Amino acid sequence: MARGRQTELAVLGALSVQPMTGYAVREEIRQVLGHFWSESYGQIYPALAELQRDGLIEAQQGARPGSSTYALTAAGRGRLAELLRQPHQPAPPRNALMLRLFFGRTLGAEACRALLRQARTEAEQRLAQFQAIRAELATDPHTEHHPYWLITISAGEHTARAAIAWADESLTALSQQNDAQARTQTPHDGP
Amino acid sequence: MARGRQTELAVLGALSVQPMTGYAVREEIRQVLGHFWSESYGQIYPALAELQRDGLIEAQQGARPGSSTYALTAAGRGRLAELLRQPHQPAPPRNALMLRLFFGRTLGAEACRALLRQARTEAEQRLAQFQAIRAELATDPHTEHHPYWLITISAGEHTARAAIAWADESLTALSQQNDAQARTQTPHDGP
DNA sequence: AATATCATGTAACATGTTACATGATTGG
DNA sequence: CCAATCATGTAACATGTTACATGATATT
Repeated sequence: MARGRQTELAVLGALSVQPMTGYAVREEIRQVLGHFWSESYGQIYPALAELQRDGLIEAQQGARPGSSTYALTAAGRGRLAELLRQPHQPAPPRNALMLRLFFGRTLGAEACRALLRQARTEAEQRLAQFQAIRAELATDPHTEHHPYWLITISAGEHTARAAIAWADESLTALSQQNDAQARTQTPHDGP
Repeated sequence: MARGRQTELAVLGALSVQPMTGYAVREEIRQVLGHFWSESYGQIYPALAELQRDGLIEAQQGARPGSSTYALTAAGRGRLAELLRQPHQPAPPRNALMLRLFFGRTLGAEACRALLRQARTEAEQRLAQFQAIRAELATDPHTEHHPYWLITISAGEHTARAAIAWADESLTALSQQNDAQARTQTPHDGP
């Protein structure tokens, strides 16, 4: 329970792709799972120590003195499968952007439009990143994983495209809102 | 800094809609912001105490003895505007579903399909909920907020529709994957 | 030689949930 | 009167990040 089953799952999962050092586990999670998962050193190293104590991973001779490469044991593979099968509860939502837009009346229409433009830009960058990852996959040797990795990449692409469409739609809606207010407040040239 | 600016923002924001008790703040956040924000009592009550100490909210006569209704002070309105303007860093991603699908090779194709079907059902339920909230908004008296609340509702709808499309697409992809494997492994009836 | 990267680990801090204790009021 | 809901608050626990300390190896 300590160190949370989620961290345990992420670390065992990383090691299931190939044996690696703690440092590499962190890099793997940051670069490969980075769009939908994260772990810090403060979680990873204690988790590795505990997993080793429990016989779920074993330290092999590291490439350098003072470093260890960890590999799953048979028990570790079993534990990974068990954790994967357990029901997952989605983390409580914490979307700082939505919180700001929800109180947009206090924030002001112009600031909201700026947030939406920024969100649109970030979504476009995410979309481009996912398409780059998709292209990179062609050169990756772990082909057994590809059908599943493509599913997560596709999720990122769908979400990013939805964010772009939503931002465009909302920017239009806010502009009309603003136009309507402007007409009401300063009726310089009514018909 | 203690109690985090995010909790402070959510509580001040809730009170900006109308004065209410701590209990009601929690209910407001759970029911109205529930799809993109959450706070627990353990956060809300200490935050209220601190906000009152700092003169950002004031306790009014509660509807019952022993209860207080909190309202924003002028300073509180200013602080809310200030917090809303501050840049938001997105919380580190923690998507348990994606983590499981990423290691789908270990989990197995059938279990992945079950996860995708479940995700699809949940996305459909979310979509229906957002549409219900949209309908309810017609009877809500705080019309000044509606343009902004509609933006967050729209975000939920776009995201839910994207999740449904992604799940359908991925279920198809996994079925084909499975068919291909089945043909390779048990070529009973080739042409 | 200096800088960047690889590598390990921890202590201090920050954040957040759950379960419990307590009691008033409302509605059936 | 009894159950549900309203209402406040906290202590124990769980989770998670950051900054630091330390040093090897690789790259320029």
